[in-house]
Amino acid sequence: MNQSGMRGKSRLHPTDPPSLAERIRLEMESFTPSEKRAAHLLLSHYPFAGLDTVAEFASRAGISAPSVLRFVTRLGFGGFPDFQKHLREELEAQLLSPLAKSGPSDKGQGAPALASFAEAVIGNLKATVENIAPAEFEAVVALLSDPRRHIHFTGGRFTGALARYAESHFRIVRSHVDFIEGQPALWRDRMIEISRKDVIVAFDIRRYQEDVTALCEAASKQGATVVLLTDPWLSPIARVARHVLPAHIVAPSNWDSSAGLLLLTEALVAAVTKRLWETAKPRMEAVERLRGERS
Amino acid sequence: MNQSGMRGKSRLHPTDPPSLAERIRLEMESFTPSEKRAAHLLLSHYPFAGLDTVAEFASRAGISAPSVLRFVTRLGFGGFPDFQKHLREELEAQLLSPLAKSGPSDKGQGAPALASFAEAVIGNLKATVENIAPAEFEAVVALLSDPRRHIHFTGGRFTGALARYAESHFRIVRSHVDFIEGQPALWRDRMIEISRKDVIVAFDIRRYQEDVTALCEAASKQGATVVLLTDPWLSPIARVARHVLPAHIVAPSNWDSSAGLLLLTEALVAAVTKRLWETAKPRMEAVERLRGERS
DNA sequence: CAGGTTTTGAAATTTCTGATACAGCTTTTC
DNA sequence: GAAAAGCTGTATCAGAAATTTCAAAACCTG
Repeated sequence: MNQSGMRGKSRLHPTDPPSLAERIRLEMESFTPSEKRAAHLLLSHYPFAGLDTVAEFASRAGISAPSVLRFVTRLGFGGFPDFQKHLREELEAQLLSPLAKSGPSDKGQGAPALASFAEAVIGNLKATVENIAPAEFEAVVALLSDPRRHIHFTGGRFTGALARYAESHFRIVRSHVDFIEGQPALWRDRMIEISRKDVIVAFDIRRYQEDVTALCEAASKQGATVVLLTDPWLSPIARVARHVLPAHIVAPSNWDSSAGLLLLTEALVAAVTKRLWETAKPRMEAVERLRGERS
Repeated sequence: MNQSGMRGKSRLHPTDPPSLAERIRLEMESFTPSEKRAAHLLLSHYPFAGLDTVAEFASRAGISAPSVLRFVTRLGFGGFPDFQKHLREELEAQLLSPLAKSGPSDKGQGAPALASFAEAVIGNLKATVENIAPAEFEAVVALLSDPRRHIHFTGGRFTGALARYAESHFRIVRSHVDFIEGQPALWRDRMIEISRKDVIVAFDIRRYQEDVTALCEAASKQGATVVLLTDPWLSPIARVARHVLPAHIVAPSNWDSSAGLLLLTEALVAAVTKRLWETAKPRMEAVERLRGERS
């Protein structure tokens, strides 16, 4: 009857994913008539039917509330809330399983892998563009085009490279541009120079990095304006950020894709370069000249 | 910014499918501090965090129950159950459609700069994928998946950031991975360690940088295998490269776009991670663990 | 077809959740 | 720097939800 051992939430072994639906299907035979009605309702709208109230569920299944309770008890749950919690967790685990799979199932052929990956990335880019508030983008462009402001770029473990990419471009387009390492030890003393005139452009996506957040919070406290490029779930930096540009990052990979962030970065570079063209042009030419001389 | 008219549940215009998450993101600015905490919790575990009880939600967000209630009221819901019902319906609708992406929100207007730039970038990605020989891609994946080889990433002024991006991922997936600065002074002495077992992955596009070329030529002379990610006009490094992956880079900007290179990089990371999964997984988990301990 | 067993639902009960009033605190404004 | 406005948490309450009780109904079984 009751296998009292599986109470609570703590069943997240990756080796233990027999969906509840599957179990119900197997045990279907042994159910009483009204239990079968409950089971069928649940399976036909799995798992959402189970997320309603007992009364609602009972009514939709055409049975009484106690029958529903007996049904979930029979499945081994301590009660209806316990049952719902299980459904939610199962749904969540299934919906956003970043790793947990990728077994040696299908051997990847090169071209399809690349093509499908590209397709996903392109989807991300489209979604990213559609979800950016034009005013927000424009505001950031204006901010970064203000020659009186100092611009600092920073980022996390992976996104730091994007910050560097941005910095290496903006450094040529305009002055007062630099890159700040994420580690607190490396910026603690530079923080005294950060003031109301400064702009921090932070890159931070999933597995948000605490040191980057700390940097932005410190800078914000000093009155600096924070611009954040992040994922749709928003880094905690968003709390102190004046402008937020979210990019979609989910790709068929064990890693997130930063292509959307790069797109935004390059679009910002292009827009700011255009806006500051009068001053940017001679700077770019100067850089070009210096390159030539060096070699 | 009053949305006084949208009380209650009846906002289901078919032309109006902006996920609640989207709306929260837009209104984030106008939230009070504790509302922001609620918003962040919800977005970071969207939408599951909202399916719990008020008390649970409040506790997880670090705020009080009434603040949570005020939050959902502010979003225009009649109460917490109403709010949950909306989340469930949204989730169900989203889950039932295979991939509810590319929302036909509003196209055309918006930031024309951003949109047209994105269009160009997307075009680049498609062209890039089409012009990559599958065998070439596969060969590179195989090369980078060979645990006996040492992998060195390098790049130029701008593309160096991409090389770093690649390095920071591969470093986790496998061992014997590093980054080499482009300046000759910085690699001259390291060159003695480069041998037949080594792989150099170089990023180099237009305005090809001589020091990177020099590095690759030196490495090649020592017997190392050179992989090149470049533009369609091929960096001079191509002469010594064993494998070449060209990406389209032209964008409506004064600068070239590196999105194609990033796409290839991420696709390589994904493919190699998959191929080395047995050894990569424990490495990724170890990194994850270390991150957790640090904080 | 009676006796016993199982299944079921109405109603009573209990538990817990969502909602509200109010007071303390913080921030803003003049 | 004081007053006002806004935010937030504690305490409390009302009500709904889950659960239990219990007797009627259905179903076997011999």
